Amino acid sequence: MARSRAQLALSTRLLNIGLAALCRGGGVDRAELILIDAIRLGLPPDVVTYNTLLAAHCRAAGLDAGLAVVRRMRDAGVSPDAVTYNSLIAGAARRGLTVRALDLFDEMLRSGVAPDSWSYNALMHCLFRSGHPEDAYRVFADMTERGVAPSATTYNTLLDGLFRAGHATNAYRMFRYLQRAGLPVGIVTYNTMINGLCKSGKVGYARIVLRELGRTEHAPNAVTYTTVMKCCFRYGRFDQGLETFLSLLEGGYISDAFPYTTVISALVKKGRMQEANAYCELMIQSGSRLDNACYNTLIHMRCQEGKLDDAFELLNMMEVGGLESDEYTFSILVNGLCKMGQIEAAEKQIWSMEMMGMQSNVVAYNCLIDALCKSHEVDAAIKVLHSMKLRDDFTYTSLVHGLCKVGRYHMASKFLRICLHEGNNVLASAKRAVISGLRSVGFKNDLRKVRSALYMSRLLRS
DNA sequence: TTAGGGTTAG
Repeated sequence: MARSRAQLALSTRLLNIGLAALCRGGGVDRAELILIDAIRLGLPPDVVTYNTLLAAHCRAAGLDAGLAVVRRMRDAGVSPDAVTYNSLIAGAARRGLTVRALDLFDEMLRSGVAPDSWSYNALMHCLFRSGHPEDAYRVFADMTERGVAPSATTYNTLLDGLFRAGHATNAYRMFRYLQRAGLPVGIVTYNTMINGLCKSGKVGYARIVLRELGRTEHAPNAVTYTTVMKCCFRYGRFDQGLETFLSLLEGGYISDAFPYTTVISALVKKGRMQEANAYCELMIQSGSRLDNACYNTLIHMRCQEGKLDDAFELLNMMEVGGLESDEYTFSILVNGLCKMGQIEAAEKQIWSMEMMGMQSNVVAYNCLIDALCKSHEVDAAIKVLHSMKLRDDFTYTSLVHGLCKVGRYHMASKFLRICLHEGNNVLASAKRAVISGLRSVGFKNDLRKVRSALYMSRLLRS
């Protein structure tokens, strides 16, 4: 008996609910098989069906997998809607593909699909995270001009973006404005504020906001506590940080690997390897999905223990599990190899990183420079420095210290001046080493030049 | 569908 249109629509709705549940549980392949069966039974998939699959594919395999779903939906005569584009833009954002996110937004406008607040939020988020705050502000302006109402997410994204762009004070003012104007301020807003204030060094303000949160109806969650914990570790309140972690653990509030990775890396930094290992076990037992950050934390721990074979075994496990090593992985391995005196192997890691087309990884290079300097191979270190696309304070601190240690004060003063000229800086101890070295050998001309460069850089910074 | 975790210098 033929089914009525209403019956078909109902069946499609049920199908969509089932597919969404499967996709949530990570069963995209199973969802695809069910869709094939449904089509065979004469059940027509609609835009929601495809959007559900698209979001899951995008999350699991990336943007191109999402675009493949768009082609399939077009072939089936189903037109993409705003949700389709929003998922694609979010998929591009997740993998840092800013230009593609912008292209998708343009395509959306060209095809006559009106962007909603989610489209704007996703695009703003992407632009802030990739370091383009000015473009993100323009997107916000465009959104208001087109009469799309900002949502709570919009404000939270703006606050986070202001912090990322280094405008902590403006973020704080905006937060107060949102409160005064009765605009949505929720737990995500509080967490964004506490995190941003901590990271920008405004711990006092972070404390004020945290206390305020305690007086609201919003319950602090695991994100709040992980943020506070990290802040404690950052500012030397180790025991308080550990206590925060233990209260999360004992209360059964941990639902993912974030608190574990935070506490493990703090313990490793302190050299408390036994406890770090114990929490690693707990993290693995908890059944939380282990992502790059987890593996990197574990690899770093093994490196610090001097167990390089175990570290590479973990790298292998990570890759077999479908994860790709990232810039952190490489820096950790290069550092581990250097610290074990295997400089040649470290150089090989850097080459393979370059071969992979990974963007210039300053930290990995810095580790190599530091190791070369510590083994008195300063000329090799200088060569590495020249091959770097980007240099920072760490680069120059290591080199300047290294040059001073071998008594090459003229060269050290030259690199110190280059560093200041580039807008970088070195640790005070490195400056002292150069000045006292130049004094000891009587290089008055260099001493004068360094002092004037230091004076100029202080002026420019203030 | 916005918030939290992972690497380097003294």
